[in-house]
Amino acid sequence: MAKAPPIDKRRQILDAAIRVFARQGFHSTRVADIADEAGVAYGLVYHYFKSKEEVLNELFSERWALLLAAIDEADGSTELTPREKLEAVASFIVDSYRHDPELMKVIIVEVTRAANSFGRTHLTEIRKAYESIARIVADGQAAGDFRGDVDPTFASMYFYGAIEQLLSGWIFDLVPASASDFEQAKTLVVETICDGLEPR
Amino acid sequence: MAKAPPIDKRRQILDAAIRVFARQGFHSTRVADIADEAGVAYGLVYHYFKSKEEVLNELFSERWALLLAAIDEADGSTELTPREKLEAVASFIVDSYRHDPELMKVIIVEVTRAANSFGRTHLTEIRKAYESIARIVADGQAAGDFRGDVDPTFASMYFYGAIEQLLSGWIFDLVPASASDFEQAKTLVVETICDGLEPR
DNA sequence: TCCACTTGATTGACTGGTCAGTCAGTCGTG
DNA sequence: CACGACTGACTGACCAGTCAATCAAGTGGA
Repeated sequence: MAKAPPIDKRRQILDAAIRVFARQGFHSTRVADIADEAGVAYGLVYHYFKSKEEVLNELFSERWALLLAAIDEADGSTELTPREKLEAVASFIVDSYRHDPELMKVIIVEVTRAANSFGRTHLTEIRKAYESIARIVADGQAAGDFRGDVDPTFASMYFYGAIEQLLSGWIFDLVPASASDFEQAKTLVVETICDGLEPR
Repeated sequence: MAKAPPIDKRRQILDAAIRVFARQGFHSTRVADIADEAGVAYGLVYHYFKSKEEVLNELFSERWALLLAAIDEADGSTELTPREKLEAVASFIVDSYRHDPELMKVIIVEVTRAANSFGRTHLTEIRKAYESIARIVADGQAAGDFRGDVDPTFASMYFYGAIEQLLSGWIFDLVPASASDFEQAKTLVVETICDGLEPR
């Protein structure tokens, strides 16, 4: 049996898929495009994946698991204030984009915001994120750090939606996206959510 | 020449398209599905529309124009406070969903949040909405009603994103959607945005 | 009144192109 | 010689869009 092959073709295919999906969108990329981009034969894609869709699913699940872990870690911390927990979540998401904008673009555009097609498949995983964020808010309310008259589920949709929209703005060049914009966004999102738009 | 035909088949096709797109998503509806749902021959769709895509474009543009008008009307008012202007916009969007959830679902899922495919085509129109909202915020800042250290563009993405996410929650049954939820959401969104999550 | 003709609405069978997925086979290595 | 990695030509299904034909309603000439 081979030891690890010198280059992991499976990984190579996944990475190529990120680039191609980001460039053309899932629906208008042919499996041949992925294979070409990966420098690999058409058939090999089907050696490693059951279908084109499975490639996307894999990309999503890999990354979303990290997000869920990050949220739960923040939530579980005993040292962070609720506000700091939200900051940690916002930071993680923004850093994810910063680190691999193409992957985040694919995840947001093709899965998270495509709840009609692939989102359907992943609704449970997506919902988990909302629920964990809601838990952070609920804890904050119980501790008196957050006002109690806002439904935590509502707040969590609201929080996640705002961040995702911000990423969308970067993705589609609606809004400038420099290193400092990223850093600013992290604090600004949480600040706006906690303090509101009106002066205190 | 005929006066108005007793039933407007073009409208009938558009309405059928709303239902079918909402049910199956744009990509997996066949033109035949639209024709069947409308009770009309396949070819007639092409008599009234250049392509399947044009049907969707028409649906989007019709409704988005109303949204833009509503935002601009709120913005132009001299009697409303900035906060009330945002309330008017939030109300309009929520009421749109309330009035025709299927259409709003199509618009959000297939256009607004699909900036990779059809969103591209409508990016200019979409951007206009963000800009008008940003203007409301900027005015509010100039008048001292809103804090000045939040970029209006940022605030507008944030505001619109939060609302859209809320609609998405309704659309995909992530969150209960009763009449009272709608009414509550209108004020809650604006309240949260202006006052923040933390107690004042 | 009747018919010939025009014009747009309407029909649905058909075609041409596109791909996802298959598979029979080659290659490299233990 | 076994077995997984790898190749890429091929096929079967699917479907957007076309088009030739039919229908229905007006128009005007005799």
